[in-house]
Amino acid sequence: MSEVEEPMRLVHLLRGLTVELDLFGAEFAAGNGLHPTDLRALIHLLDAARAGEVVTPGRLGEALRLNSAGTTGLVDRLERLGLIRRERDPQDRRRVRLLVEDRAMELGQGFFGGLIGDLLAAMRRFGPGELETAGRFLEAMTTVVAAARQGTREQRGGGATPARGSS
Amino acid sequence: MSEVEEPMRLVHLLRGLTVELDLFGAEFAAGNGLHPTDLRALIHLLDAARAGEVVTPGRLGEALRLNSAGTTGLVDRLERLGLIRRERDPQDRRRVRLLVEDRAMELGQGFFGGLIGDLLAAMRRFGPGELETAGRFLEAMTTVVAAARQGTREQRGGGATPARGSS
DNA sequence: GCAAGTGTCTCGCTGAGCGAGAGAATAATC
DNA sequence: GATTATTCTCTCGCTCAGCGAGACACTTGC
Repeated sequence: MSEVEEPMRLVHLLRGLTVELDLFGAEFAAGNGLHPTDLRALIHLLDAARAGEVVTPGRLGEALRLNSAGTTGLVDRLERLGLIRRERDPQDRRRVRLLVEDRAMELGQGFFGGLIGDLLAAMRRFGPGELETAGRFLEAMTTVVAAARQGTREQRGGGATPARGSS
Repeated sequence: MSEVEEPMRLVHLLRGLTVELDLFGAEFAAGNGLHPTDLRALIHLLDAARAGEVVTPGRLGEALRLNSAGTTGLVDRLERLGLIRRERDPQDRRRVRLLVEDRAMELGQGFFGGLIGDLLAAMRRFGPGELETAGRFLEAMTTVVAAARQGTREQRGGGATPARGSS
């Protein structure tokens, strides 16, 4: 009806989409004996591997907001599942390199690969101009969320927000 | 070449956006002494309240894919935080209605409200036609993910959706 | 009344993640 | 070359979310 409704619908669409993607990931994880955290770790590791970056337990834990103990447990699980392998860094022998096994590649590929294929197929029904618009839109939304994330983090301890708990 | 690259860029944008939204939610949760599950429950409850639907522990647990025991624990936590209230259904006294307290409304409003305002502001920089395109795009992507979710569930020797327990 | 069905909660347990700190290696200073 | 500080990773003990199994309360059908 009014110009106010369409944007609000988009907000709900955005949330709905993230919910679906979350559920998709959660079900994939559960179906493969993984926890959501394990899956996020796997994604991070695969991304890094593709970018040719070296991942250590420290970096992984930082990315996932886990403490060192939790990270060790996570790496143990992934290693036990045969998805990654530990290897001492010969340059700095305090460090441990996390190497992704083929099994993990296949797991990620066979699953997300299918989804990505479907997404690309659906995109083919949009014109180049439309895709460009969608891209700009997604970028704008991502920027807003990222900025809001920064903002609320600063609020905590300064503004009128109660910000309870936290000893 | 750009005809192949642009869609792939969109895929990564989608994932990046969901990651940002997830982190946003997780930080909000942590900042308020909630767990991710608690937050998801709260969103579900607020949605239902706005739609005028009655939520019972059973329905909530089903929506969040939680065990009845886990659901009881979840409801206990939310009640202890003063976010919801239990109330026996006078029609069917086996049932418990989950009533959202004002405090929960404020929590959701004061936080997501701000984000939504920012998102709407950013959308104002797009024309009506562009917003329509973005909406169709989001709908298409959501449909694909939802369909993929169904597909993989069936792959898993599943059969009729268990809806609960089983496995 | 009694039996079957449904909705919620209790009990005991597993395991992810936390805080604290130990251990091993490197880097910096004398 | 030894000593100290720094940087990674891992171990220990603990808390608590969520699971499986089953108890309890209530409703419906006979």
